[in-house]
Amino acid sequence: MPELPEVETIRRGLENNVLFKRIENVTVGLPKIVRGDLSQFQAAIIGNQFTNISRRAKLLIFHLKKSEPQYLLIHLKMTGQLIYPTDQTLIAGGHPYPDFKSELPNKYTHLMFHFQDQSTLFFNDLRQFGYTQLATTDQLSQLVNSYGLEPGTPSFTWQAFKEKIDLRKRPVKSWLLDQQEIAGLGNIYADEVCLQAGILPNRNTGTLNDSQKHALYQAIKNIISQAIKHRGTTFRNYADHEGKKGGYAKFLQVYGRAEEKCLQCGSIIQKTKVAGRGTHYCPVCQQ
DNA sequence: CTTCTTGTTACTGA
DNA sequence: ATCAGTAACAAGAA
Repeated sequence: MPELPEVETIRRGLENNVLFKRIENVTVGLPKIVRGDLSQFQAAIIGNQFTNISRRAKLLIFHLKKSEPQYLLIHLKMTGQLIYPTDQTLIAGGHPYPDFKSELPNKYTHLMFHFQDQSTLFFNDLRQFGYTQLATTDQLSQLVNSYGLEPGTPSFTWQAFKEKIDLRKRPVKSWLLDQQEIAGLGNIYADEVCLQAGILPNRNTGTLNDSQKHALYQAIKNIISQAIKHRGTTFRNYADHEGKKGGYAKFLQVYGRAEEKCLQCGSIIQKTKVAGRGTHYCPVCQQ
């Protein structure tokens, strides 16, 4: 599922490919994937251009040349993909988009942006939870401000982290997954962060000492930067803008490894439910 | 057939 | 106010 590193990988890929191309047309195959008025959406997009792509948490922000609305937001939720084929032979050769048919468009393609140079950006979503939405400058700033600390930015300091975590008393994993606390972590990286920090996911944040809090802070920084470096994790159906899988899956230490041996101590990795999510942990390395 | 998968929001109840 | 739990969304894998 696309979490921060996967969304960032897509952002970087698209940034190098779709900016400043006139959008000749947009095809909406599944209207509910467009939030708000459909004809207003089409009117705002057709003839427009993307001038920049930014990201906040797992939300992609496409900056439009014509304003207002100035922005197009895209959230991929659990199974959304944004694919911009750059090498036709990749598709002709049946490149396996994870869990999907290799043809584009396919049955999961719900939105297409057709550019002036005949290229197309495909928005696929198996489970149809993803969405796109226009936003004005005011709406965007309101949304951006509602998110928590953004790992990988200069504002993600130990001091800011400590100030936030000190205010809360709740299970660590639940806190990590809360987008208003830390922006961008999802189920996979939350488990990985807890292992690297040596903290049990169901530990209450109120029981952690400063050293343990700092271990969490450092683990978030390490894991997010490593995962971005390896272009994200493909566990099921994540694919980047070219339809390629992420390379971080082979570095996962606990997620998806229930009943297997801990890579550090050899204990059996346990699986339970924390914050309503499947949660993996090492009973020895984590306390 | 059942259960599990998960990002986010809405809702309920403690 | 804070937070836990659950349902909802939807489709597929096991």
